[in-house]
Amino acid sequence: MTEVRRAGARRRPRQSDIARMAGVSQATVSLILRGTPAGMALARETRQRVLRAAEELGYVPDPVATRLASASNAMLGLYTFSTTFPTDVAHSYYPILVGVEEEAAAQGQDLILFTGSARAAARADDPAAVRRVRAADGCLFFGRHVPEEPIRRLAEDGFPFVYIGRRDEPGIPYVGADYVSASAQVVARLAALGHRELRYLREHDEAPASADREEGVVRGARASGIDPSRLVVCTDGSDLDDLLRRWLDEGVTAVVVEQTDTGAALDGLGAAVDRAGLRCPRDLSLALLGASTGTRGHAPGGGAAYGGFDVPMRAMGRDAVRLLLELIAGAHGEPPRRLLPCEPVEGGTVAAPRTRDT
Amino acid sequence: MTEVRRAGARRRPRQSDIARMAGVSQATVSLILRGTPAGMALARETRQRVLRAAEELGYVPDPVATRLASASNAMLGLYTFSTTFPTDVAHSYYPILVGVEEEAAAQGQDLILFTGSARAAARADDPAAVRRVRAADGCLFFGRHVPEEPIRRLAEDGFPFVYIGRRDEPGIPYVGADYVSASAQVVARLAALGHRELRYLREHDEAPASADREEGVVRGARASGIDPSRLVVCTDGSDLDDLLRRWLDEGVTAVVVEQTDTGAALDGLGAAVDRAGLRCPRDLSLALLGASTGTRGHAPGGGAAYGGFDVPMRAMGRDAVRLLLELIAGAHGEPPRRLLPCEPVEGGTVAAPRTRDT
DNA sequence: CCGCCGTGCTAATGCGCATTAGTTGATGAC
DNA sequence: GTCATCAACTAATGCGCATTAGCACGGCGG
Repeated sequence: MTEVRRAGARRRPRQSDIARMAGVSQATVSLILRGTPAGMALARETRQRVLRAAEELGYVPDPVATRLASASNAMLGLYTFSTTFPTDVAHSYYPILVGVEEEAAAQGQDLILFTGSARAAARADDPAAVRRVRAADGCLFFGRHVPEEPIRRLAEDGFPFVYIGRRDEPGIPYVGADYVSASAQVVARLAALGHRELRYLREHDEAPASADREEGVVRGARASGIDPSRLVVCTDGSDLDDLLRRWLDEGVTAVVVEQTDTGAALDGLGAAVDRAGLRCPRDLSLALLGASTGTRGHAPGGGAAYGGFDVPMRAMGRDAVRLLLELIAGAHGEPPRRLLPCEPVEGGTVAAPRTRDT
Repeated sequence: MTEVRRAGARRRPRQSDIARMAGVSQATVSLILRGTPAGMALARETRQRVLRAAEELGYVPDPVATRLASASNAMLGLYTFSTTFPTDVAHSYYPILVGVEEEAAAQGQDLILFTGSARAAARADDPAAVRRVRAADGCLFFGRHVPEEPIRRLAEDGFPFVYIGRRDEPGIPYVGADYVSASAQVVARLAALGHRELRYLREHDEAPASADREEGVVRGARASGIDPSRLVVCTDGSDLDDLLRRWLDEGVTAVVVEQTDTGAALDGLGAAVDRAGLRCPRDLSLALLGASTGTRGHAPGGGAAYGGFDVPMRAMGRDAVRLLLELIAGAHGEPPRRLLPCEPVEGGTVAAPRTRDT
């Protein structure tokens, strides 16, 4: 077919168009527009001709071509393992996105959300698809679980990325939260209030975030002279009624729950508490390890806000962007790793235990 | 010792590597991997050699190069006029992002958030920067105000885009909400409850979204036999105390407020109502034109949820993505435009007016 | 024995830009 | 008058892939 463009539809201008218009070569245009030393050294008159032509044509560089020609394109990637922003998870991760977006925007960077790729990869069980992130200058990762192989390869190739959340694997740059200290502190507070028999409810699921909380809880218990032997309990979120009843029989006065992206443990326990007709903190103190500010967070049997600590997700997002930009800029040396402190939260679900006898 | 850095740091494989390994040309590799008719027609044995080599090398196509060569890379852009996701606005636009993200992910598309560009453009007052969106296959726009020029140019160039929100300019594809009908309905409901003297408080700021609400309110008033002459009032969010007092003197029993991204009118009025010690709906009915489900929405003097209607932001986001994909696929003809209905919301701030004498 | 038509593949080119190795003409040093 | 120097540019190449024109070869009809 004889391809005829619509009458007024000028093709988008390229450097060669500018070059022709200004009577120079495409290379010259590139040099001048990029403002390289070489470009600045050119004759003032030439530069102005080129700049004027560019202006007149409404030239804007093609970010894709720019990137291919191995420069940066001012785009950062955000890739998540586990479906990213689906409704039910939305609230728990949203602050990260906000932080990332905020800092990225402040730094003039655009953001590529690799959610389409991520979902496709998850469906097809194709871990290699992660490599699509190369479209960006660098990438942020998050999610409880990571397919190690493809990430390691990215690292080997020298592709800049930062993980949001602590990682065990050596050599991976990350920005995490100090769950260990924060969790220990929560337990210490409970102990100080007089709780001697308590439990930590976590999900079965293995992830550094869970492991850290557990370590912190155990450490906090030990420090307060509490026997950690029956402390840690795993759940998949079901059958919590029995568990709860048993705990009460054992004299448990406080339960510490981990907050995850699914919120299975928390939701399950909350429902069980409701069904048992208990009220917090009257009948039971409840502390949450990791609720994020302003999201969810209203406890069963009353609706008070959970006590525990907040994860500085937003700050993590911001820091991660900064680190990533440093990496992209070529800051070498040790892979940067950072742990942010978590803010303790005084919540209405935590109080001194009732005296055993009315 | 002078070790060799990263001995295993193979360069990321390209098609030419596969080609060498399989003893064919790069072109052949491309044909086969893309699964084109031509590729499928090749000798079965050759195909398998190539596929095996690709597998073995862990090949993944470079999206940037793909895009440069073929003008399609499964990425949609999202560009906003007015700072996008800044904290205070975050909640009011978040549902759009969710909807867009949701549908994009479902369609296997990645998302480029042009927030860095947008902010830079706003700061430098450089409307041409919008063109950066060309990095994507197509783009979604939203925001109350639009710089017309650059958008028109994109349209002229045949770049596919969809606006989220109704637009007056002809030829611009959009997905909007039917504010006119919804607003009229809100007024009709108030009238049916017995309100005869009411006001519509809008922001001074001109935008189709505001104009539509106003039109609906006026239309609704007329239909209910209410004189619209003193109905519409503009505000910049300040000095509302006087205004409120005057209204009460005039016998106003209900106020309708528009919801915008800044929320200036609503916040101002809410504060004034609080300061006047009024309670809704006891002393005054308050309807909100356009609160989004689950965000903000707790009225002054009591904390009931606002009555009014909801903007189906999420659905708009989803629809916009679908439309955009159709455009990209080359569906021609009339520029697609769609108006979604808004869901009426029964809120605690709307009730029948108190009898004048008690 | 020639032309013709597949089959199976490759060479060549372009996408839009960045970058490097020059080329050219003018100037100054000796 | 010769050569090094420098200013001001340009030619050429590559980034990794998609795409098209076309080549080599073999079989088949006439």
